[in-house]
Amino acid sequence: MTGRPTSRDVAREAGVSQSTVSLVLGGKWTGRVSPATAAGVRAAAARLGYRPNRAARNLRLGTTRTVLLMVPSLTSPFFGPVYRGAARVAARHGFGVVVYEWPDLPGPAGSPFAAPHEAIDGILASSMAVEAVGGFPGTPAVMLDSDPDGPVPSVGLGVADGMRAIIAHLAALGHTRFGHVAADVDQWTFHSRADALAAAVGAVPGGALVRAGCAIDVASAKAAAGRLLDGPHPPTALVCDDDQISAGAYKAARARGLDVPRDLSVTGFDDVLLATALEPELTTVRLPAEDLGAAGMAALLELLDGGCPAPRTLPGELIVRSSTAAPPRGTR
Amino acid sequence: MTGRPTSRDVAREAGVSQSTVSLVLGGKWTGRVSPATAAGVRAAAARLGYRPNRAARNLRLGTTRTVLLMVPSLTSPFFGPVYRGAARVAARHGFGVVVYEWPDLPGPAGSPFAAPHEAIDGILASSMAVEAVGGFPGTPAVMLDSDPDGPVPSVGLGVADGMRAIIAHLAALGHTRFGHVAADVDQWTFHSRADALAAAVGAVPGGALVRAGCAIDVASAKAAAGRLLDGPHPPTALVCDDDQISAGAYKAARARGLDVPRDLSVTGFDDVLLATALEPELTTVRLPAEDLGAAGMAALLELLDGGCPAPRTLPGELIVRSSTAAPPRGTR
DNA sequence: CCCGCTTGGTCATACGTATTACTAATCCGA
DNA sequence: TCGGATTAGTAATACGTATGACCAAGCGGG
Repeated sequence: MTGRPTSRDVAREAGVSQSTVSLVLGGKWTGRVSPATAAGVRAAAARLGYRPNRAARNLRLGTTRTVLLMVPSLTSPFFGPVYRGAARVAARHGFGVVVYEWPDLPGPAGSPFAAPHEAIDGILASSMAVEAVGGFPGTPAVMLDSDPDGPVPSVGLGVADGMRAIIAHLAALGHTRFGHVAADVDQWTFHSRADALAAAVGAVPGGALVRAGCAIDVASAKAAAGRLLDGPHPPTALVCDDDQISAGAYKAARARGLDVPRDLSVTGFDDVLLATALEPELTTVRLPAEDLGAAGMAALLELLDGGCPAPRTLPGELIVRSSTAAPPRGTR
Repeated sequence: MTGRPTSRDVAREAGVSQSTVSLVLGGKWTGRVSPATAAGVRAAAARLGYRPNRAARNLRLGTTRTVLLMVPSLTSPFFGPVYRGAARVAARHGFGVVVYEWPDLPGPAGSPFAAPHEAIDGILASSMAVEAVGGFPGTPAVMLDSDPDGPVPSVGLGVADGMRAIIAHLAALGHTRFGHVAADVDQWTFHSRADALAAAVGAVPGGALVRAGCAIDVASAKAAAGRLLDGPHPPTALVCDDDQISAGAYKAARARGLDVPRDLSVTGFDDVLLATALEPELTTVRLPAEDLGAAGMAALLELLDGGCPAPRTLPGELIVRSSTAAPPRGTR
């Protein structure tokens, strides 16, 4: 017995049959096994340090009680909490979570989704295109923060409302000239932000909007914000698609001798750690990342259970900190 | 055939036996199956959208080709890259990675390690105590950034050298009064930093060291740094255990009207995203997180292969940016 | 012409578990 | 006392794969 002990080893140790071991350890022994025998089995299992073979159990049951969480990048501070929320709910139902980072980790076969390494029961895809789940035909899936009108059930985030709240806040302070430092990422959530932003600015009397795109990193954001500030009609408020982009906007402002928020207001999105680490602390929209993961997992588990989860949207919340103020005099 | 197709379905479709399908798709058919038959099998598999059942394969082979990555918290920006490096190397060898966040996600049985959800072949434990792998007796494990003298093979980070480099840099600038804003976390890496720091300061002529502990979050770090700055002999340089802690130190300084780096030098550790998002950009020690994950995975794979991986230590690198300068006049 | 060898493929089995069908023993009411 | 019901447990089997043992042709050399 060099390898790990099996249920048969436990059976021999306890002087019963393998079936009995399985019944006892499976918890379905009520009325089939005497308490004394059950105790004996448990003791034997403990003595041998037995733990059931997952592969065998999965094969037998035809279910892995594992779901795949697909995220664009684990490095982003947004997805840690998403994972945590999802994993917590999953654990409560005896499910495990496997993370799949995409597109940074293409599968071995070239197609990124050719081979998720684990056998999975369902998919939770965060901030991804619907095609992302196309690699798993027939596997139940729930999308997070994606197009709610897509063919796959989803849990949404109130990003449009968040954008509207930002503009309302800035407009109330007196701003009319807005700059959108936009993430050049082809995800629904960013398209949605852009659309809501444009519409909201359109509703502001005398509102004007300029836009510059960038990657989601500080240097790229700094350059994009700089382009807006150096333009012919520089905005008095920079609306950023992401907290990290806001950090770039801060840098662009400082490089031009502009004080935030006295000379320039800046807003973020997400409310990740960075928002309060920056100086001044960032006015941003808090997205409930952990709740998103939890709600998505709950929906997926309901789906796996044969149910039909109701569409949900989790609202964002405008957090006003110190990076926004009235525009400087003489700019309106 | 309501469920997913099996190798037997493919066999029927191709007019061969199940064994043949397995041989062909397993890639070991050279000299056993004619090219024509192999092509037919492949075509049939493609037509049916066949993908082998992982659970069955795992059971049969007795190996899952999956390793468990244990990290304290996925929310920390340090562990995303660690995961990525590990996953990349693993994928190249046909292995998958499952993440287990600890201690935030205790297992169902109360004991955090009672039940990792997947069957695993090995463990990569990052910045954790050796006890962390005790829950998996007999499972090959490699520790990352942990005590190299422990009973488990490990890949180290040159954190002690990093601390020495920081002190050397600050001492060269003229600092003698150092404050250590220390992470109150019982991990080897932080003990190691503290020891190296104390020794290095002891070697500075006239060197003095005060210390304040905090949790790894901005608010707690701000408070701790404040305690040092308000003490009887305020340091001229704050050495922080972590970039995030440095952000707190910045805030404490600003709250007291101190300019970084004119009135106070601040250093970080890790060189995560935050380091360049802050103003001024942070002098810190870059830890090669992605390389760490990659090297750890390589060592683990070697271990799984029956080899005996040589101990390695990846050096940190001092990155001098704008948060350090000579101490203000009159302070020495 | 027969035997050994190669080629191309199939049969049977085992991995470890969960569960259904079955049996042996005990019990209780009439 | 007897027979149905209950209790306590076992035997057998299937999940889907990979692989070692086996086997049927074909073929060429002696």
